[in-house]
Amino acid sequence: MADMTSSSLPADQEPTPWLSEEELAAWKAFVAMLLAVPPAIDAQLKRDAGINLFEYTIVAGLSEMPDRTARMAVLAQLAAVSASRLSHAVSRLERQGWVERRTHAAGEPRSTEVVLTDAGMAMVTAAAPAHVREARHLVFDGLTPAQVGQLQKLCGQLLGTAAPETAALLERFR
Amino acid sequence: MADMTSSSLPADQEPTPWLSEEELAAWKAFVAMLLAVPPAIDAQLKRDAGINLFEYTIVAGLSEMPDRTARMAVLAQLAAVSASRLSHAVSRLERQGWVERRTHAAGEPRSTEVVLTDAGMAMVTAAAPAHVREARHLVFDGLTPAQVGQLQKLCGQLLGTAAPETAALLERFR
DNA sequence: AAAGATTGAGTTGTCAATCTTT
DNA sequence: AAAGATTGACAACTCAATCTTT
Repeated sequence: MADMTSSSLPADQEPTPWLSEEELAAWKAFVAMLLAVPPAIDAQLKRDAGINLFEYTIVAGLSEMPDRTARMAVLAQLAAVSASRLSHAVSRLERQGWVERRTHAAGEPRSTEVVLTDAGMAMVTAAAPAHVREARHLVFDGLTPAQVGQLQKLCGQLLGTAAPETAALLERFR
Repeated sequence: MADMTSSSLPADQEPTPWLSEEELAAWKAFVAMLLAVPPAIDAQLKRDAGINLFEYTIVAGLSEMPDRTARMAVLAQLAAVSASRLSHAVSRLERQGWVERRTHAAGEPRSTEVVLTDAGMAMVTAAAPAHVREARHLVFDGLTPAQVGQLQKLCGQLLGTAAPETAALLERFR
């Protein structure tokens, strides 16, 4: 793997700190997990509810908000995605009649608000049980309670670097 | 979130076992991490080396193989992806001159073998340092050695469900 | 017919440019 | 000009259908 263990003095700006054997093994497992798990979750949701994990996260997030409403920026932080990716996804959900955009909403003139429709609420409610079953199957059935705690802590820390605002949000509403 | 905590007796086939509070918190953090981290890794690799994480995994995997060669099926298991996704990616890498396909190879007549070219080897070698730095930044800098162990174990178990062959492969070559 | 792999069409994501409001 | 959000072009992924070899 262009040997990520030994240090053969690369002609680099920083003398790169290579990965230890433990770190390399963890990295390989982590990357494989990143490649394998999302498609598995997506496949279940797509099959059973016609949406992907990201879209589910949006509507599920909205379902927990006061008035089932949130600003685009808040949703983007909740899901830890770019504004662009969110905008495209919301357009899709809007086409299905599951959410509605409200521009120039009172109080926050510059922003766009997104509202979960009744149809959208019905969709999440219907989708939730099978989604939870998949979450159990893919993750929780194989973990001890202690490992569940480790998982949360680890993911929280990774988010602290990759998406600090999201990490803070999750921390706050826990 | 279509309340994933309480059980309001859904009219479902199985009486769905809902998530506990701890599980729900872990799930939210996990999903946010799945949405946030891959784009961060992809962005670095794309910027610095012109490939994404999946493609990097392929060429890095090949660089560790005898003769820098592996069958499509083996690569698909290593990276935990579908044959289709792999085939498309290999086509892209082939267009760049980083790998070559060898059909009807000796010994394994039915399969296709993929070989990492010298240019491909040079590309991984050049890309590795910055990639390792990103791995450190996004993951290892924030974790204790014990947490690194937890991460490996956890990912291994998730792979055991989502991609059993991959889990076995990683276990074997550890 | 089964295993190994590829293809093409449709969908989703990314990146950079743009638009609007303050 | 900065914040909030959208757009369009391009790249990557998914799913189902297909092809080839045994």
